[in-house]
Amino acid sequence: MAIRSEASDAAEILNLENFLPYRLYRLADAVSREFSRIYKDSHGLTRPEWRTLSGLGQHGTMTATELGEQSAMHKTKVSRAVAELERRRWLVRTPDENDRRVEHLSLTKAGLAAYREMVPLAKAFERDLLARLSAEERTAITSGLAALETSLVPSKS
Amino acid sequence: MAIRSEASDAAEILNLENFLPYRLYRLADAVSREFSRIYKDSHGLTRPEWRTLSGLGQHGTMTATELGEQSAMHKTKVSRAVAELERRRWLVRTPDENDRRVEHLSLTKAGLAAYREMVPLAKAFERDLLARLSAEERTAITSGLAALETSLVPSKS
DNA sequence: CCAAACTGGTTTCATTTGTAACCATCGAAA
DNA sequence: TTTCGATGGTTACAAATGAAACCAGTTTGG
Repeated sequence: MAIRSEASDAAEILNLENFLPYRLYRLADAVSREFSRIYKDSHGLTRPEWRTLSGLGQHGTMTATELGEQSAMHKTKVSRAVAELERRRWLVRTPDENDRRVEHLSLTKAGLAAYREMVPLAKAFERDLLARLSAEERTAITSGLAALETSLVPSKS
Repeated sequence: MAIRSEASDAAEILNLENFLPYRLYRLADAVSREFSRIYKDSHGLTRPEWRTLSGLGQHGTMTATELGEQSAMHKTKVSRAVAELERRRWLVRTPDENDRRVEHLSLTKAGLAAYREMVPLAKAFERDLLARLSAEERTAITSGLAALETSLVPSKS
């Protein structure tokens, strides 16, 4: 048609609501915000702190570098999260015997207790999230995410 | 087995790499980081600024509140993004006739030009992203995301 | 008409983040 | 061995963010 405002000239328009990066981000943001209540409201943890706790709870002992790789955090985030958890006495550092730059991190009893307390809540959260979907939708999101992950998350490729 | 470290006692462990909120966030983060090159490296825009530009490019004229709803941004983000785009002379505000609290925002020629320049790049980015997947994987991610969205993004329900 | 509650939008302040520079240590090569 | 480049980790600084207070202006109910 001849009469059409500049700003809505078809082919040149990007539909933000359908744009994959935007959809992904908005969804992750919403889910993450909801989920953060589990570690933030109850213990005042930040996301990096939660991930650090979670990584150590899962693996027992890790270095800061390993933590960064496992939980996709920049080393400064790891450094700060570790410092805070240490301040809370939720983790301890033990220097490496051979390489004095490296520290092995592990949870204290208190840290482990907090971890153990949150894990069931986290699992319940995920379960409830998925429970709103049909079986097909669940496999769709799972395999769809996996496909995108292998296609672009460095460590997954 | 009897011999197992406290930290790896099966049922109590959360596997972060498979945890949906984490996977979503990491993926969104990776995609978003990649995509940001399009608006950041070329024009030094922030994400809120890009979204504002995108919203106005798509809809022609909007109020700050509408922008916030459409692009899932807190009103402070919108406010700051609008201020910056105005400073660049990429958008103008026109006061509402009836309600003097409201301003209608629209892109200037310069803003529209920038938008038009970036849209094809954005579309190409998305296309390339999806091109790495098989047809089934594409429908999987698309419908999986849609299912999750309707199940929890407020405006979508 | 007027006060109270509400809404659009901005600002302030504290916290979080990213980048880059940095310190110490390590490993390899000269 | 000494030097130089990588590596583990921390710190300093600037920019981005979120929460809450705020300032119009507007509506609602008495």
